[in-house]
Amino acid sequence: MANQQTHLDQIFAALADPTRRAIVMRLCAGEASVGELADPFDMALPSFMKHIRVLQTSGLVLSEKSGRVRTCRLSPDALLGAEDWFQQQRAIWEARLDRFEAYVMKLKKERAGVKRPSRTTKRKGSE
Amino acid sequence: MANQQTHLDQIFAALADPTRRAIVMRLCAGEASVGELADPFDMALPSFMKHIRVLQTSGLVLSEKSGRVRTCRLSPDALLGAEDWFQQQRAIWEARLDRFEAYVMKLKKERAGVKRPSRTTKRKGSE
DNA sequence: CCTATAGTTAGCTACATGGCTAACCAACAA
DNA sequence: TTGTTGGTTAGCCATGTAGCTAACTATAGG
Repeated sequence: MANQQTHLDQIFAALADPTRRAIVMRLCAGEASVGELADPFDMALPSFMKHIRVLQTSGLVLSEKSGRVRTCRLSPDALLGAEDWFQQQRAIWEARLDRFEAYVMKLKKERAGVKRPSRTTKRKGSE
Repeated sequence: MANQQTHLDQIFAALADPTRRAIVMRLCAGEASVGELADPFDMALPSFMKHIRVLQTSGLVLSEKSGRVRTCRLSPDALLGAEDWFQQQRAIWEARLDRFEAYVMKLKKERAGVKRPSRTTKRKGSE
């Protein structure tokens, strides 16, 4: 058993590889066997299987074997989990932006009250 | 220089490390100097700087030096870019789910209509 | 049974990554 | 000027990762 990685660590690490992202994208369109998945890639099967393994341990992909065929499918929950992280960060970020904008507004008003109003802010087109 | 990595590769790779995610989270709350950022981590500065570097080359973080202080801030665009990827995948996934649901619905209806002598096409040998 | 197919295991190499120390440079501060 | 602070460069080491080949297992088909 390996390292004590957060689930999120594993998911992002899994998605950091273009091959694995391609696999995920492919699986978004529906489940597929290992062979089918491997086909478009110019890579030896064992190498490819490692990627599948990484995706599995990250929780992004599930698979089960019936007969000699292993069928893989996406675990939507894992994807959503990662997406959540972004949305949380964005929420924090945007809250701060709001506060910042409010602050700039306040400055603007104050400055307008003092002397001649110079070109105060160079904002990149919010509002 | 090294490898030809997609921007997305770099972003996900950057976010795969808990230290770097923490930095990003911290920067969501506002810009900070390298020293301030490094403070909560029990890590030598050079090691820490490597993380900053990774974040910078991924485009997630921008920084500029004034005097002897380097101030870092988040580049919201990069974060959004990665978030987009998830949303695209989710869109594809959900479209598929919809089609699947439609298919199930159709099956259901057909099955309900069995008493009527309709010529239902057989699908994949279930029934 | 015999062969082909679909994965799997084992083991190797090359390179990337994450951490360290030591030494260095460039502002400030006294 | 001299010392201190904030960051940077250089170089080392241990571990992890991505790829390969070769050889093996197990099912499907004839």
